Amino acid sequence: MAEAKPTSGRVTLRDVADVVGVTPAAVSMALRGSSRIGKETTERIRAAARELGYVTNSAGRALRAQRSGSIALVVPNTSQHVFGHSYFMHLLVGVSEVGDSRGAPVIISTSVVAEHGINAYERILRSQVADGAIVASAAAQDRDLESLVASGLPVVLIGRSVTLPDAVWVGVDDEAGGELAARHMIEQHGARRIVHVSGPLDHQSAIDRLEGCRRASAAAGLPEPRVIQGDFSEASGVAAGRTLLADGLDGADAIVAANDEMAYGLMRELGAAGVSVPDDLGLIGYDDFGLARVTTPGISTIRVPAELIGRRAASELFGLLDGREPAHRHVLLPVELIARGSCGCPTPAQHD
Amino acid sequence: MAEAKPTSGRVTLRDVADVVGVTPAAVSMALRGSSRIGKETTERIRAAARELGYVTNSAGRALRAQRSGSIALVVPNTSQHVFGHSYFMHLLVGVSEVGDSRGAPVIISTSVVAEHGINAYERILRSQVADGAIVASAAAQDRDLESLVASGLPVVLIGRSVTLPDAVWVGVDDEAGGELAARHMIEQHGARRIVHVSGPLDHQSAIDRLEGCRRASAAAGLPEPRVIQGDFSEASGVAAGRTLLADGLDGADAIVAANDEMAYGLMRELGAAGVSVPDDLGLIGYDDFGLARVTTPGISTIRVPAELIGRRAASELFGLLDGREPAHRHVLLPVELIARGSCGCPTPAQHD
DNA sequence: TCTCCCTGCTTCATCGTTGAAGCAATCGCC
DNA sequence: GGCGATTGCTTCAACGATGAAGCAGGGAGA
Repeated sequence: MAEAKPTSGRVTLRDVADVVGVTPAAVSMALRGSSRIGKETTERIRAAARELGYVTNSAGRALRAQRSGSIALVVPNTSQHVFGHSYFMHLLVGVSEVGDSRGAPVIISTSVVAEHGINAYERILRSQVADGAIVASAAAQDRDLESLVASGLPVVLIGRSVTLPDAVWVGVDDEAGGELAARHMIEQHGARRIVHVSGPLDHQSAIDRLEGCRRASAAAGLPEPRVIQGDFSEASGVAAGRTLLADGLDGADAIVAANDEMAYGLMRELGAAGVSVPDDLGLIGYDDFGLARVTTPGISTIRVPAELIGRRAASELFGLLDGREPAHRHVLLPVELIARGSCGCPTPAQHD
Repeated sequence: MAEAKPTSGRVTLRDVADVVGVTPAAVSMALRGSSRIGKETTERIRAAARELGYVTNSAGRALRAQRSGSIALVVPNTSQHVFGHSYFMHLLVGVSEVGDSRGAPVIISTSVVAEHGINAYERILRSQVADGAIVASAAAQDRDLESLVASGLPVVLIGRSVTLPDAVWVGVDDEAGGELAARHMIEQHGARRIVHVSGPLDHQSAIDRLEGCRRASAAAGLPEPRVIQGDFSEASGVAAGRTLLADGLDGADAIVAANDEMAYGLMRELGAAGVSVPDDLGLIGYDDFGLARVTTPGISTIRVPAELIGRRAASELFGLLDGREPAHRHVLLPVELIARGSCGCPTPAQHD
């Protein structure tokens, strides 16, 4: 059949209306299935709309409805080295899955440039480009974020926030994760002297993972773990390895790294110096976004369900947009230990 | 100073106008820097706008201007196993970098659901959610894509398209890449019997990489390489390895895999069977999106500049949107060989 | 002194969509 | 057969922004 689709030139309600011989309002109502439009007319309108390739103009609808129907995923690019690509990717997959299911376009914003005294977070919401935002901010303290949350606009934060108790956030139980990691090294592998290579300590995840690690040590009656601060990058893992080698291991028998990238850097650096993981030193990482599975040995790690976080955050956001006050403003998802070779556990089957 | 920012409730031109005592039109003109508005009035308007936290409503502007100012990055989710996460991620980074620099929000669309006879690609453009789209479609033949390109809407394709000669696309020279990979194995490592583990052969990249591999073999006077078809997934690499082991290597001395994930699957499967890479068999992959660097041995590979592709595609798209006909509708970016351990080359320094 | 032009704003119209209210014609009911 | 209710559409207005055109008042030039 001849689909007389106009190859260019927008098709509006008016065009469809003219073809059918009714008014734009009638077309609008018919397409939304109003009972006030006759059955036969509705059919003719639907047919004409299909024929012409009519698609609702989002600007017109947004203007009228006072909502765009989109949501934004905001990742300040200042934190690109902190939020690894894979984390963001998993998050995005989760968010866009929920967005798609609701027919809501997902807008990615990495720009953080403030303009006329308004930061990028607020700009995107106030301009109504998006109705709500999911913000993955790295810093535990972020002035812009504070003002955004204070403004009352619909925002869901990724990651636990101590400084913004009123904010809705979805995170992972990093204290439990840190504790789980350290306890595994202590209980399963008899570690007595733990070194913790932390993330940047102005980052809540880094703080919590360290805290968990401390708690496990204390619970086992061990001394405070030695802490070497990194920044979540592989390079900082390498640097930590170098520091460790320079200072001497001093009886250390296990390393708990605050993420896998640093663990990987450590492993390479130690390996190059002839210190074998796990034979000479057990190692456990954190995240399991892909890297940990493919190294040799595989890096034992605490799995962060990033895609689930994304899905959950998006759900919470839609809840806010629908006017439902969330039952719990704070969601802490559980983590899971994935044992691979680096801690000393036997290498598991391949499909891990 | 008291920033009397209204915490909720939209601020419109009218609100600013009322404060200053002028009309909305005057405010609009002043903010855009029109010379028709007095200097002193302009100042007062700007001050008031800042004070009130005014941000242009994107729906209003889009409706008036007949353009949303956004661009879309479309990735059919049917192809998620084909387009690995990392590829998409690099693409996105490149696209959003250019988008940000132009102040254009980037919309991610993974939904491909057709509705009322209109596919998701066209829907997003015709609805004016985005002014143009960058489409990363997997299949060499995609009916929806054909109709989209035929519609003349501003679209840039990722990857060479043979079937759509009129489309604007940005890709990588995969034939050259495939040839480069095979030639390296032949010339540097004396390979005489090459096995090519291809991608899905309804995918242009897969076709081209295979073709390049064939060309190098022919040029060296070698017989046609044996081809085992995979689907770009690690699992299909494992399967290919299994096939190879079951059939017997039959004198094969090098494997050219069409991507790194399959190469990794192969390497693991062969390794588990006691066949060492590179000692028993040289291996080279393709992509270098992250995986190849961290395995042991590292996978030698053909680097695809995905971020650059994203940047370039976005630039081309903005060119189309600005009405500039592109100087060259087809962009083929060069690839680069990255030698690591898997082909038999000495392991390079760590920072590769 | 009259006209023309500039300056600096206002008024107007429009982009596309959609709820509300309006208004004929038809129907059901007593 | 008359009256209210229902059906099926129309007209109207508004969402917010912004070019175009309009229109006062003042200054310059002839």
